[in-house]
Amino acid sequence: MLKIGELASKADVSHHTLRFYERQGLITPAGRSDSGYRLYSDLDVDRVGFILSAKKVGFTLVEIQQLLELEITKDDKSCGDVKCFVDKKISAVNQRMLEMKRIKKSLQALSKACCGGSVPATQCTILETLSEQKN
Amino acid sequence: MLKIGELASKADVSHHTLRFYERQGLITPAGRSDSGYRLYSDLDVDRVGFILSAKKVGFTLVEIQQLLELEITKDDKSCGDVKCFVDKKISAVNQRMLEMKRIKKSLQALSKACCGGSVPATQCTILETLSEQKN
DNA sequence: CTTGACTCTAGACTATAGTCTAGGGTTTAC
DNA sequence: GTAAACCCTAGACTATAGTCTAGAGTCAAG
Repeated sequence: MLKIGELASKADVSHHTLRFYERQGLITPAGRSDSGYRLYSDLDVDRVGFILSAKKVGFTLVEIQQLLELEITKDDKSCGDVKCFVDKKISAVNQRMLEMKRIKKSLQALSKACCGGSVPATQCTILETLSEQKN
Repeated sequence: MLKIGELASKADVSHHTLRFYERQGLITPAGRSDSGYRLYSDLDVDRVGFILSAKKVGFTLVEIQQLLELEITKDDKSCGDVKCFVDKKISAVNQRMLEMKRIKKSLQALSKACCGGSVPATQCTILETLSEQKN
């Protein structure tokens, strides 16, 4: 069992952030010590890692909480709801990946145009490389 | 030339946001009418579109401003700086794409585990599907 | 020639995601 | 047995990215 400072350094966040995530319902310590210290399991390290990954790709804390809360209960009723929610998230992720590819392409074109050689750069800005790509 | 409301509806943002982006140095109207109305060119529609795309994939407004400001000036001195900055952004994008792939995989596994059939779902949460993937 | 839709500036307000401090208790190492 | 390092709660503060309002001018249609 880890104390908050140990989890913080393992997961590379501040203890402030961990307590903040707890208030937001994203993590709950597995237990408390006699003196009231939060105690976390190793699983919580993964959980925090997931939160950070999901944040980096643009999910809000509320969405991340919903993802983490997802659990397939045994009755079929909830199953449809969960699948629906997850599938929406998958298409959101697909959408974001497409935009990322476009931006990456533009950046690569910009990088190449910049120092590709001694040819005078006719495409000078990211917007110009973006509009080039349409043709 | 478009007035702010026209650009707003074309680009699907509020006129508040456009003026806010202007204060942040992200867009500048091509000109002003006699009465002081902002006038935008068609290029500004693309510019706003770029801002929104870049935001969606996790760039901050400050970073987006830097991307938009990038311009390969004719002297070679600036060229190295630009390339360096752009290449850093490319690797940031690559990093984000990797995390997105991981998350997408987990979501897909979750979706499949959920309603894949009549098999009782043993993998129930996104965290469990994530840790499954490590093996 | 006025009414309604639009625009202007300046500044207050909001949501999200932290970050920090005060004032106190606990643990560990010397 | 006492510092140093850690933890607790509660609440104030910050940065980012808008969003809205007030009070005033502009424009187009009837």
